Amino acid sequence: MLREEIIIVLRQRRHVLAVTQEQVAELSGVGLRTIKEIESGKGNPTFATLSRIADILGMELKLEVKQNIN
Amino acid sequence: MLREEIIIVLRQRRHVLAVTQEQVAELSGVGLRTIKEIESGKGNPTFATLSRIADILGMELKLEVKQNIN
DNA sequence: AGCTAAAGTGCGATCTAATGCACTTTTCTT
DNA sequence: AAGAAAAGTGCATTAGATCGCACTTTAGCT
Repeated sequence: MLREEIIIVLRQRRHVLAVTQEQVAELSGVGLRTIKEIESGKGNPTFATLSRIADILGMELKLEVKQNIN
Repeated sequence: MLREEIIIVLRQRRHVLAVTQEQVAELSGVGLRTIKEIESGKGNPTFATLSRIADILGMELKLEVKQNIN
């Protein structure tokens, strides 16, 4: 997934769970400013940061071999 | 996947492809020092860095909803 | 065992992610 | 339309990611 896709997925998931950026910040321990930057496409988050956010959204980061679908 | 798992997967994949850290560095454009730090468990790479490495290893980062397998 | 390639590390420089604060803009809800 | 809640942003600071260089350690090979 490209960075843009990650962002979209993050935001979608957050909306599904009906939580605000502020709540994500509080629950994940990541600064609100950082959440905002990531979701507005300005960030290049570290693995740790992304991981903490994914976590409280009930998601996870995976590293997989690319599937060659024609 | 936890950070440790990511590291293991990265290294395994690199071995399967039979490339050195140095080659990964050259091919991905990420500094050799950074590759070394990540693989030796000392790094907290950014999404961009991880992505570039994954890319040249024919892999990709994914963000998915956690599956609750008992 | 000896040699060589590959991997790990201490040090130091530079760049940028993470963060808070205050403010603006956008998106809702009524 | 008005008000409130949520999201976005400029600015400044701090912590840490990236990186090169030189050196050490480990792993593989003959």
